[in-house]
Amino acid sequence: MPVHNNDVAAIFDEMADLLELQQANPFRIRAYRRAAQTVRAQPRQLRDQIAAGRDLEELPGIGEDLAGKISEILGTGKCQALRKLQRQVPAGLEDLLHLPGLGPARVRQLRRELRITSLAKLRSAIDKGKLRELRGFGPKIEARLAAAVANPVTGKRMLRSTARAYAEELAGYLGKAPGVSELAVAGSYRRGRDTIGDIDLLVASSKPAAVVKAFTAYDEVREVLAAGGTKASVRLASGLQVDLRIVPRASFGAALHYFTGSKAHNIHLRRMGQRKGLKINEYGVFRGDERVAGKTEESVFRSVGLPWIPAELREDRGEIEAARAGRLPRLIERDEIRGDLHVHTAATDGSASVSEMSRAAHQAGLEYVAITDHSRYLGAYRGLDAARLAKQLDEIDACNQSGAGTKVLKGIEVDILEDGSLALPDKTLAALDLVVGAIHSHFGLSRRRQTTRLLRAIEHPHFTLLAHPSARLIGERDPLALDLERVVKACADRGCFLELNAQPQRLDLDDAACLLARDQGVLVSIASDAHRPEDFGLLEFGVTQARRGWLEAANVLNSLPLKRIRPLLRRTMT
DNA sequence: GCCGTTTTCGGCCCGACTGTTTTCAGTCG
Repeated sequence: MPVHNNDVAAIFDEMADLLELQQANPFRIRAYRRAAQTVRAQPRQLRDQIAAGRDLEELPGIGEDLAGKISEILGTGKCQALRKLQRQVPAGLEDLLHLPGLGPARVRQLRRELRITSLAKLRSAIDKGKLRELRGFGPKIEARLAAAVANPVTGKRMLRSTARAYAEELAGYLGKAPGVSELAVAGSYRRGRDTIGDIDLLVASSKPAAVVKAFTAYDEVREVLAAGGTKASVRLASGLQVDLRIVPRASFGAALHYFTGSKAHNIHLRRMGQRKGLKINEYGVFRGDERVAGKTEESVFRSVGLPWIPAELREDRGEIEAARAGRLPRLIERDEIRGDLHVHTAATDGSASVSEMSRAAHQAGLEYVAITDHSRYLGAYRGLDAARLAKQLDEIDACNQSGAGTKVLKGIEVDILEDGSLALPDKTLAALDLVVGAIHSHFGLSRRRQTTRLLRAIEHPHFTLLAHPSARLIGERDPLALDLERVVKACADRGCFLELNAQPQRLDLDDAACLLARDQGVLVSIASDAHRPEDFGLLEFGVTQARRGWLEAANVLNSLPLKRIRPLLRRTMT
């Protein structure tokens, strides 16, 4: 069983937890957390990077010691240092650390004074009323822990698209609160992450207390978690947590930067500031007592000698170094998308006709659109066989001749069967402008077999483009076990393309995979996978994901005009 | 444990809120 980056990161996170319980040097603990973050954010598997001659010590936050531990973990799947820590700390203590309101200090106190080393023992101590005897523990903490123990963690993440509706409504409401001059949704939402843990709202107002009052009085608030003079947290009826922060107008840029994060990016920037004798916090950039920047985000970046960095890049994945070197990408924007290469109609599981989708694409500002209904293999979708496909091609010809709407290309979303063959005959596929291949079955194959399956599909002479490559459904289905690097390499060798499916639950390729495609020179098709006319609006989510993957227009297949894309799609290679 | 335009030691991001206590430690982001 190969060791993945996530496994390495999980080990470092656990070591950080255990070190915390041991009251180890806080900076050492932070080093493990930071390393976990770095490893998790790697676009390529570390074992492949090592095989390619990469020195792990080049990674931020990885030095001699941690590089050694990574090698050990990749080689053996285990880490001696972790085992040693596990022997020193009772199993179960870690679970306590993850309860709300319990940090290392209180967990240590529970163990020392009540010999509590597990959730079960904590529950029993609460039942016996022992907790309130402890110094520092009162009825509120007791109640909170009782609730958490009875009702284990609900820390479910929400799709960004879902969170958007809540965020926009709340922002509209708060915009009318007293003294509000500026308002923004910050946090991972602004960075465009595909899932959101909570929403961070930032407001500039001259009357902060009134804004907090309006916020906690919002209709959908189920529970007020905290409310002070300049910040508050609530849980909405939907379960979504929203954190609000209010700052003076002159601090809005600094606060927006601060609350957009990511944490790793912020720390990196603050350290740069420190070296220049500057203190950067949410109120501004300070030299001694003098505020030298902070009204806008640009001014904050400028104070450390950097250009403004787009929020989607702020993950400390090299964006600060790129900015310093003047090599930030000019990220793809929605209005640079010229077409859409993955669209369905009512012939299979869509809701509209070819001409209706063509008109909707026109409305969405697209120059061309490819109709790519399902192939016959999927009974559930009433997939097309050769005869029904031929009929659809006539419909497309008629639509194009009518001159209304957007130019329509002839395509298919053909199933890649278990053995890597395609679900329609070569002769049928040869008549099309493009062949989009996709996996809709046998998700559980081993990494080796799944990779072989895809490599074989890509070898097919008519194969153009691989749709939603990992087949993940966020929160429902894990990504395929897959050697994505080999798949990307095969696409590069064969002149094929990869899709970034913009459906909010897919967003597949993910950001790290976009980087991989870019580095191998494989163009990415940002596709709506529209099933209804209004679905072209989803392209925006795909563009955001692509921006997180550092993609420029030059890396995006469907930023090309029709004239230039046509010859790229038509594959005559054998 | 990492790191260096204060470079091999001595730093390491920083502020708000809570609960409890009575001046602040702990937690959180």
